[in-house]
Amino acid sequence: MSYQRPKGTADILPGQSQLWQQVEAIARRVLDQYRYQEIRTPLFENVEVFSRSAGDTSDIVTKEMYTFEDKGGRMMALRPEGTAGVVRAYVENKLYGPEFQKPYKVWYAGPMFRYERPQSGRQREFHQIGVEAFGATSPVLDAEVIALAKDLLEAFGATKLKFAINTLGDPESRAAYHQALVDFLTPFQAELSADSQVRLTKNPLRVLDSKDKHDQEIVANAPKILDYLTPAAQAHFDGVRDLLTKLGIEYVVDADMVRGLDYYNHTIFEIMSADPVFGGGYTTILGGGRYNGLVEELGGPETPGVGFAMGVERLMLLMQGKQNAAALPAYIVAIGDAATAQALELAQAIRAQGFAVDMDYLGRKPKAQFKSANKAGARLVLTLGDSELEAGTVEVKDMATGEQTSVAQTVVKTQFATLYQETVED
RNA sequence: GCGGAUAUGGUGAAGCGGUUAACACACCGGUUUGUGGCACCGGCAUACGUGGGUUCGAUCCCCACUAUCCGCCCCA
Repeated sequence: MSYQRPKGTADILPGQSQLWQQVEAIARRVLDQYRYQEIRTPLFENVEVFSRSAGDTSDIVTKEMYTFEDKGGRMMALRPEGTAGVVRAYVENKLYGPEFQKPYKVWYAGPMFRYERPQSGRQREFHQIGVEAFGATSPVLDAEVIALAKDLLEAFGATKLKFAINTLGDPESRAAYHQALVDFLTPFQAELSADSQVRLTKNPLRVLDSKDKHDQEIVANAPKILDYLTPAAQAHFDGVRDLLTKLGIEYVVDADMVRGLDYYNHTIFEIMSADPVFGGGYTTILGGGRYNGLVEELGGPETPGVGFAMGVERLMLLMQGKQNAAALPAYIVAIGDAATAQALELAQAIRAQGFAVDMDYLGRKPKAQFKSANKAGARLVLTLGDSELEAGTVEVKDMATGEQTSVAQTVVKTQFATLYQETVED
C-alpha cells in the first residue's frame, strides 16, 4: 500500500526548506526593527473563536473551515487565519494589562488551513506571516504597519508592488453606508448574480467585491463608503493617507475594496504584485487592516487593533531561483576500509571545530568520490589511503586551484580552521 | 461547489490497436594501478494512475474513479 499527501498539502523538501529558512530569517530581522515579538498560538481553537471574529456569514467560516468534534464533544476548528487566535490569546492572557506597553506588537508565522480547491499559489495547508498591534487608535500606527508591510516585501525581493487602501469607517459610518447601499441595490436585486443576491441580505458590502461583470456595472454607480464617513472616521482616514504620502509610499484608494473577514473597520489595505511569476495580473500577497471591535467581541476590554497577514507560498513563488547552494568546506576521500574508518574520525574532529564536512560511505573508487566532492561544492578534499594512514598524513587538495599538499593528520584534527583559511586565501 | 487540461521509469519526454515501450537527462560502473572536466563503452526490471468495458489483441479506443495542474468562486 502506498500513500500520498492530502490534497492541497505540500512536502517541503531539502532545497525548498532552505528558501523557507531564508524567508523566516529575513522576516525576523525586519520585524525586530519594528519591535514586534513572536507569539505562537495553537493550530486549532474552539470553533467559536473563528466564527465570532471572522463572521458567521464569511466564506471562510461557512465553507472553508476544517472543523471537527474532539473526544470530549467540543467543536474545534483548524485555524483558517491567524488574527483570531492571537486576539484570543491577548484576551486570555490579559495582555491588555497595565504592565504591558501599548501598543502591544506581536507577529506570528505558521500554517493555516482552508478547505479550498488548490491552484497556483493556493493550498489547503498554507502559511502566513502576520502581525498584530493592539492598543493604539492613532493613524500613525496604521501607517507604520503599512510601512512595515512594504519593508518586508521589499526585503523579500518582491517586485511590481501595488498598494491599495480603503476605509470601512467606524460603526456609525458603516451603519449609515450599509443602509444606503441596501437602498441602492434592492431595486436591482433581480439583476444581481445569484451570489450577490445572497450577499445583499447577509453582507451587502461584499456585493461591491463581486467579480460578476453585470454586478460590477451596477456597483459602479452605487454610493461609496467614502461619502458616508463620520468626521472622526474621515479624519482617521485622512491621517493615514497623509502619513503614507509623507513616507513616500505610493498607493491607490480602492473604494470598492472589501475584506473577507468581517472584523475589519477603518483602514483596510492590500498589497499586490504583478511579478511575471503570477502570470499576468496582480495577485494579492498581503492584506490587512484595522479591527477596533474585535478584542471586545472575544471577551476583552475595548481595545483597538491593526494587523496584516501575508501568504508565504505566494512569496515563495517570487523568491524562486534566488537561492544559491552553500559551499562545503571539506570532503574526505577515503581509499579502503581502514582509511574509511579513519576518515570518519577525521570528519568528527573537523566538525568539532565547527566546519561542515562530508565523505563517502559506499566504498566507491577515488574518482567517483572526487566527483561527489565536486558536485557538493567542496572547497577542500582530504584524501586518505594506506600510505597516508601509515605516515599519519592526509593529502589536502584545493579544489579551486588543483593544488595538493601533504598535511599531518594531527593538524587537521586540531587546526582545521587555520588550514582552511590558508588554503582558501592562496 | 463549478469549469478546462493532463496522467508512460528518478526526471523530461516519444509511441496512439499487435514494438524487445524510443530518445535525452540524472544516477551507477568501466576505459589497467588512488583524483574533479570531456569523450567513449556498459548498466539502469515493481514504467504505461486504478477499475471496468470494446477487441482475436490494448500504453494507444470508450466509461467510471482517483490524483495532479490551471481557471472561477473566495482569499494570503
